[in-house]
Amino acid sequence: MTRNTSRIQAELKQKKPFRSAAQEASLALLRTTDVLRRRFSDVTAGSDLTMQQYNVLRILRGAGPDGLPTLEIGVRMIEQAPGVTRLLDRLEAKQLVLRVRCLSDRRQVFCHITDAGLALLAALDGPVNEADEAAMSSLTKAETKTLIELLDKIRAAHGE
Amino acid sequence: MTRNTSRIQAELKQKKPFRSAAQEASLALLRTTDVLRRRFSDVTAGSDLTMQQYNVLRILRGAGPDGLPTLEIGVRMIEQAPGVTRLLDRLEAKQLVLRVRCLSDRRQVFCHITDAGLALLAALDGPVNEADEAAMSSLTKAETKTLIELLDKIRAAHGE
DNA sequence: TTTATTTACTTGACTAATCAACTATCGACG
DNA sequence: CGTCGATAGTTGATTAGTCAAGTAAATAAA
Repeated sequence: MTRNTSRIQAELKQKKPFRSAAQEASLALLRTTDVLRRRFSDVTAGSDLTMQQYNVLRILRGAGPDGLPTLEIGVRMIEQAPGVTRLLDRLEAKQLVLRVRCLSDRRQVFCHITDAGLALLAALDGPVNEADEAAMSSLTKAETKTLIELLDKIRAAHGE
Repeated sequence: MTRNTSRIQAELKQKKPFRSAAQEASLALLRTTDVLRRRFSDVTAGSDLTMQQYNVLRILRGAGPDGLPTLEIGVRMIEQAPGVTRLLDRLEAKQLVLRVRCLSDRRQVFCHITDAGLALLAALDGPVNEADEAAMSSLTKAETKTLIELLDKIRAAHGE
């Protein structure tokens, strides 16, 4: 009834079976995401952006003209990055974002996306959408929904 | 019938709903793996190893006393890393691996895990196992199986 | 038997991530 | 008001990852 050799086992050329389904699932998760990460990176790299830089620009576009304080960007990122400041340094150097110190609370620095940043994002919207669709193209709509639910359940158990 | 606000949307404080289920699934995958990666990293960091370094040691332990040529390690890694050489440099500096040039084909360098490496892995086996189990603790056995199948399906569509 | 071609790494230059320590500002309390 | 603690962000030092070019050995071709 149970499979004797798993797909990921073959991929990684492992001789021994997994100790547990949990282990296999963990590895499958890391491995699958790595594959997709490379696909997504290829798309953003076409515009000389890392995935993280692209993510920051998306967040700032979503935030609208008011912008967001530096650390608030950090908590909204898909993949948490401790070096938000330096990420923004690079985006500012490319003139894709603008930073303004907040007057009412001079500790905060509000970050805004520039028109050049918006233009860059606009050019990437199509390809990124296609990459998202391509990533899940082998799953039915119901399967995609199931996947989302399972992943939500995992994150819920890990605090947020 | 459909949810109006998704879990991940709330996590990332997004106002707009996702364009598609595929987009939501892609983000959930990246986000969930990021959460788990940090958990796993904490475990290996306790022994001053990055996840990748730990992965290399695991591969070499699995390969047995014959060891493996450098680039073969690369293809077996969960997360592909172009800098296998440098990764091995660091592990060799820590005396956790040993490299020997192959006599029959002098281009190849065979890598072996040392006794110190094996001891380090042995100490990590328990905690790593626990982390794997903890990662999937919120899923039933059937759900874990389903997750593995869905992820396998995704990778299959992307050429392994 | 030279001469490509391919394979298996290695190296150098550069970019990015990480951690800890530091500065500046705000809010609350005595 | 002064200062204590918390918050917001930056900076420096170190480590790690990435990409392109280079070397050396094996294999195939002329």
